[in-house]
Amino acid sequence: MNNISKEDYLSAIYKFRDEDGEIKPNLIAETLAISNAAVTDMLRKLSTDGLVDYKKYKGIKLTVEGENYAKNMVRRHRIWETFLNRVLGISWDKVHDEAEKLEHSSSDELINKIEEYLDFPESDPHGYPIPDRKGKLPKHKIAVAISELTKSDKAEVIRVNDTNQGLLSYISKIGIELGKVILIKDILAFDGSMLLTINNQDVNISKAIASNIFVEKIV
Amino acid sequence: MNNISKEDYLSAIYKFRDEDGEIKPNLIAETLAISNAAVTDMLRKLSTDGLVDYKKYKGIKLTVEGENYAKNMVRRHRIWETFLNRVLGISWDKVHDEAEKLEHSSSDELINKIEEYLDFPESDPHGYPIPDRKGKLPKHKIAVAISELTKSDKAEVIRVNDTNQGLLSYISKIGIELGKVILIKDILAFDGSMLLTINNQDVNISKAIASNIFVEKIV
DNA sequence: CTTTATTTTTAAGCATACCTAAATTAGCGC
DNA sequence: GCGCTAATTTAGGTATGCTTAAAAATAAAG
Repeated sequence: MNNISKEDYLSAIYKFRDEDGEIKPNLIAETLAISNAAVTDMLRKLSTDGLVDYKKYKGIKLTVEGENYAKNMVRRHRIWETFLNRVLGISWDKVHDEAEKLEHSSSDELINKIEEYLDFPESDPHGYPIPDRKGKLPKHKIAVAISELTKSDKAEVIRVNDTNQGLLSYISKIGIELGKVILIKDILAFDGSMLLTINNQDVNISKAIASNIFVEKIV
Repeated sequence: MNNISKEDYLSAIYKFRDEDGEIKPNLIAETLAISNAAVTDMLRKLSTDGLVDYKKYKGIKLTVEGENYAKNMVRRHRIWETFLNRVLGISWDKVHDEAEKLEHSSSDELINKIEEYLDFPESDPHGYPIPDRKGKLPKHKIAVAISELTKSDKAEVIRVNDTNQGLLSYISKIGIELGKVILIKDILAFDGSMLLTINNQDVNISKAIASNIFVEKIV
């Protein structure tokens, strides 16, 4: 049985559901770049499979089984990303796309072997936590977007949004990587763009970029 | 575009064609465990794609493009097998199935990176040669099946048929691996089964098994 | 609270990759 | 070369996962 599509739906739901764990078909359709009608179709199937709670025109939620499945996909994805980056030296802006394909083609045993080889990593190259074999997520630091900071704040980069390759390669280019310390020198009221110091150099980033880089404030 | 099926057809044709490079639909169907009708269907598509030369009721051949594609699939497969075995320590009877899935989900760039990491291996864990980036196969020893040997022959194991997991794990169990030297002590006329010495121990193998283990005679 | 806009679902249809059953062609013994 | 058997192709059909267009339900605006 080929589950690639189903796995993509579950991952999308898991990733983009709100605080109550709910998501609207529309958002799934956008995320997967398919029609709303296709989403309705698949939701009925996933519901029959017991992976989502679905009632017409009502909010969509993962069942416990669905959430476990999705979390396992996230685990596979992040372990592959970590492997590709650490072992093969593939840059953090390229690992996402490769992992996206590999995650559908690997047995749990294989993922476990890779995890072991990597000595049980707790986060992927973008700073996202990796669920363990039982689905438990490691405790991780509380992340704040740079855009939430104020003038003179000092902070350490701990996570970067991994969904946009262009963003990632741009971020690398200006010298930002996990663990780096930044200082907010100024915020432009006009458009919210920010002037930071990093590596003793001043760089200017737009608000949109600032809201995709997450940090931990240093007191 | 999803090419998994097409890739499986090309690999099967490449692997099981005869000395003239030809293969019959029937054999493809058996190999892929599907109906003859499905094969006819797909052959027409592969022909339109310019990957096989196909005319109704005539022999089937890969085109140059089809052969290159197939050889690249073999390359992916064998590099993955080598990686799984050497790096992750997965036994040779399990690498085939994992590689079968991974080979459809990896870019050429990824395969090249793995190849580099493995320092350009020339053969996979079962002794099959790995095509290089240009499709060139490394020169390898001339392999003879054990079943072709005669009494008192001495030989080194250099290749083992990798398509049957049960066979591989059985072979391991009796102590056979690549590089091991065997001695033919006796051949039973009744059923062609053979008595070998390996690791200073005598083992008896059926003719069927003997014909799936390939060696190089030691003079 | 009613009208309008948006979201979601239904309906009908398409491509892929398979299936079974029937028809056709090829290959072989004699 | 004839007849039988096996291989191959055609015909018709199925499940999956999409599509667009229309209908139905919900959400938003005044």
